[in-house]
Amino acid sequence: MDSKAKIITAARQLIYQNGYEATSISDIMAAAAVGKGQLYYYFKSKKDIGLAVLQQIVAEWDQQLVHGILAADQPAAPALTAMLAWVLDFHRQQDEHYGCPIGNVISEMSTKDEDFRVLLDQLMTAWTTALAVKLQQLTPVIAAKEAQVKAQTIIATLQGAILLIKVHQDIAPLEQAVNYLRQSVLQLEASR
Amino acid sequence: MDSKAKIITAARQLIYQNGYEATSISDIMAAAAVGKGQLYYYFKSKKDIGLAVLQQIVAEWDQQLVHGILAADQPAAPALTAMLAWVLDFHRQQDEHYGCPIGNVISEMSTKDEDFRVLLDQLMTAWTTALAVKLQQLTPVIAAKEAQVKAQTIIATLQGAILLIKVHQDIAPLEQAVNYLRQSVLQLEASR
Amino acid sequence: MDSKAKIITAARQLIYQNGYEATSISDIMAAAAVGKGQLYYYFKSKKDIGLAVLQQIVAEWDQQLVHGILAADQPAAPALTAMLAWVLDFHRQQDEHYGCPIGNVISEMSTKDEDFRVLLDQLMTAWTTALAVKLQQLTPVIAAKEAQVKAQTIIATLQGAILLIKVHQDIAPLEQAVNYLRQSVLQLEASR
Amino acid sequence: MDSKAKIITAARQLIYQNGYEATSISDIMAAAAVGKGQLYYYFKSKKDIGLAVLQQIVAEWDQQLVHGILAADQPAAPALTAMLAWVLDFHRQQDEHYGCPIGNVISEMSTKDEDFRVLLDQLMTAWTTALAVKLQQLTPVIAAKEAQVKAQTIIATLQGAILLIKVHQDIAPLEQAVNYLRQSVLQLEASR
DNA sequence: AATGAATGAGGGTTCATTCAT
DNA sequence: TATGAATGAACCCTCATTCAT
Repeated sequence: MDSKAKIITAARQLIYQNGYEATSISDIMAAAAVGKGQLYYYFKSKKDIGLAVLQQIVAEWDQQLVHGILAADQPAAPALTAMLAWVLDFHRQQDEHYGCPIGNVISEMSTKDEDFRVLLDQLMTAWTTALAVKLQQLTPVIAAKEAQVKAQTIIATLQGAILLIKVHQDIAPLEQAVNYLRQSVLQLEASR
Repeated sequence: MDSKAKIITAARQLIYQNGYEATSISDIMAAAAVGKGQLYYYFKSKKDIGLAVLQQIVAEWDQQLVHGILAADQPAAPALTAMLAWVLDFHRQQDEHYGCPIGNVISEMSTKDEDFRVLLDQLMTAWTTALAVKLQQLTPVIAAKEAQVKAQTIIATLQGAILLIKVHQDIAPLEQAVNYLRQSVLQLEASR
Repeated sequence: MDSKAKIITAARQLIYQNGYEATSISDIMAAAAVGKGQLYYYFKSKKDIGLAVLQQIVAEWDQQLVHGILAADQPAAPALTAMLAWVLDFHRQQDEHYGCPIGNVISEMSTKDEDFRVLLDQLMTAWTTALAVKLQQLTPVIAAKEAQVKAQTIIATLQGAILLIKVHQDIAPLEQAVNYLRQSVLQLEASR
Repeated sequence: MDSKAKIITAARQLIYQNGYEATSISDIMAAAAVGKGQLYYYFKSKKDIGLAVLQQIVAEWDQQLVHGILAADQPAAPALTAMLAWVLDFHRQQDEHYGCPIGNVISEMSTKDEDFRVLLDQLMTAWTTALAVKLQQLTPVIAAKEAQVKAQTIIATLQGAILLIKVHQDIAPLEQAVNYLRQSVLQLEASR
C-alpha cells in the first residue's frame, strides 16, 4: 500500500472514531507511519484529506449499496432486505458504537463546510433515489413522489437508530428499527 | 441576566451551531461579553460549561416534552401530535438547519466523554419511556415491550429526519417524516 | 484562631512543602478556609503573606534557638548538643523530607527578592553569631573571627546535610553530619 | 549551534538563575531566539526541557568531577584539593551568587517530581562514592562505611556553604568552608 | 518523492489582584 | 470586617501549514 492510501486509511479510521476536527494531522501521521512531508506532498491541506476520505466512503457506498445491493436489475424485496442487513451487519461487528461513518460527518460538517455538505448530500440523495426506485418496483401503484418520501423516511429511521445506538451503546435500537422496516417491506410486498 | 446565565446562553448557541469542540472558550467569552477569568470563576473547565449547557437543554426537554406534552394525564393521540409539532416547529423556525441540539451532541460526544453520554442517554431514555406510555394508552392491547420498541423507532425516525434536513438544508425530510408518523398514530387510534 | 493566623499557618505549611511561587493564593484560601476578601484585607499582596510567614519562622528560631538554646547564659557544650538535637529532631519527625523551612526559601528567594533575602540573611547571621559565642565559650583561646568561621561552617554542614536528605529522601546524611559535629564539639571541649 | 542546543543552553542559564518553575517557556523562547513550535518540536514538554538541562549538567559533573578530578587513577590528596578548587572557582567567577546549579534544583524539585529527584540523587550518590574512594586512598585504614560518611559530610558542608553565600551574597562562607576542608584533608594525609 | 526544521496563532487554564457592595 | 464577582496577563501546550534541502 502506498503512502497516499495509507494516509487515507489511517485518516478514515480516526475520523470515524473521533470526528474530523478532533483528528489532527499529527494523529494521522502517527497512525499512517508517514512523515509530514509526504502528507503535504499528497494532500494540500487537512480538508483535502477529509474530502479524500469522504470520497472513498462515497465511492464504496455507491458501488456496494447504490450500484450493488440496490442496482436496477435486482429484485426489489430481497434488495431491500439486503440493504437492511448491510447496515445492521456493519454495526453488529463493532465493539464500540461510533455511529454511522457518513452520519457522523453530516452532523459535524454539514453546516461548517459546503464542500463536505455537497458530497454528503449527493451520496444521501443517490441512496434515497435508488431506494425509491426499489420501492416503486415493489409497489408499482405508488407515485414516484410518494416512493421518494417513503425512501427518505426509511433512511431517516436507519440513521436515527444508528444515532440511538451511539448514545445507548446498545445495538438494540438498530435491531428493532431494522425489524420494523423489514416487516413494512413484507407488508408492502404482500399487499400488491 | 447574570454572568453565569449569559455564559450558558452564549455557549448553548455556539455549541448548537458549531459543536462542542469547535466552540472555543474565547468564542464563548466574546459572545457572552465576559472576561476570561469570569468564565473560570463560574465553571471549572470547558467541559463544565458543556455539561451545564446540556443540563439546561435536558431540563427544558424534561419539562416541556417529558413532563409537559407527554405527561401522564394528557390524552394520548393529541399528545403524540403535539410532540411531532413541537419537534417540527423548532426546525421550521430555523433559517439554517443546524440539526438537533441533542442529536448533534450525541453524535459528537457519546464516544468521547462518558459524562456527556450518560446525560444524553438519560434524556433519550426518559423520552422513549414517556412516549411508550402514551403509545400504550393509545393501543392498550400492545405489550409494554412492544410499545418501548415502537417509541424508540419513532424517535429514531425523527432524529434521522433532522439529520437529513441538515445535509440537504431542506426541511422536507422532517415534514414528511412527521406526516408519516402522524398517520401511523391515527391508524393506531382508529384500530383500537 | 483568627483569620490572619489561619492564613499564616496554612501558607507556612504550603510554602514549606511546595515553595513560595508554587503556592497560589487560591491554595492558601482553600487550606485556610478563608475567602478572598479576608485575605486581601489582612495582607496587601502575596509577598506580604510570604514575608509574614518568614517573620513568624524567624521569630520562632530567634526565640527557640538564638535566645533559647544558644542563649548567653547556657553552658556551651550542652547548648551545642541541644542545637544539633533541635535540628535533627525536626527532620526525624517528618515522613517526607521537605528540607529546611528556611533553607528552602533561601534557595528559592534570595536572588529574586531583596526583602526576603534581607530577612533570611538576618536570621542566619543571628544564628551564626550566637553559635560563635558558644564556640568561644567552649574554647576561649580561639579568636572571635575564627569562632565566627567555625560557626558558619557548622551551619553550612547542617544546611547541606538537610539538602542531602531531601535528594536522597533518607535522613542518614543528617544523622551522620550531626554525629560528626557532636564529636567535633566534644573534642573541642576535651582539648581546652 | 542548532536549535536544540540553543534551547538547552538558554534554559540552563534561566533555570540556574530563576529556578525551574519560575522559568517560563516564553522566557526560554526569547532567550534562545526560537519560536514556540520549535521548542515543542524538540521537547515534548517543559519538564522534558528541565530534564535535558539536568542531564547536561549531570553529564558535565560526571565527566569533569567524578571521572575527571576524582578519577580512580588520580593521587588522592591533589584530587581532593582540585575538587575543592573546582567548586570554589565556579562561585568565585559569579558576579551574583545564584547558588549551586544542582543544589538549587534539589531544593526546588526533589519533593515535587520524582524524575528530577532520581536524576539528582544519582549524581549526588556518584559524587559521594567517588569522593569516598579518594578518602580511602588517602587513609587506607578507615572503613569503607566511614569513608562514605565522611564524603557525604564534606559534600554537605560544600552545599551548605554555597547556600550561605546565596543568602549573604558574599563568597566568604564558601572560602572558609573550603579552607577548613582543605586543612582536614591535609591532616588526614599527614596522619597516615 | 521525501525529509524534518520552523512558524505563529490559538487552544484551555491559572494567576495575583481589584472592585462594588 | 467580609463577600465574591470581575479583570486581564501569563501559563503550558497543540495546531495546520510552510520552508529549505
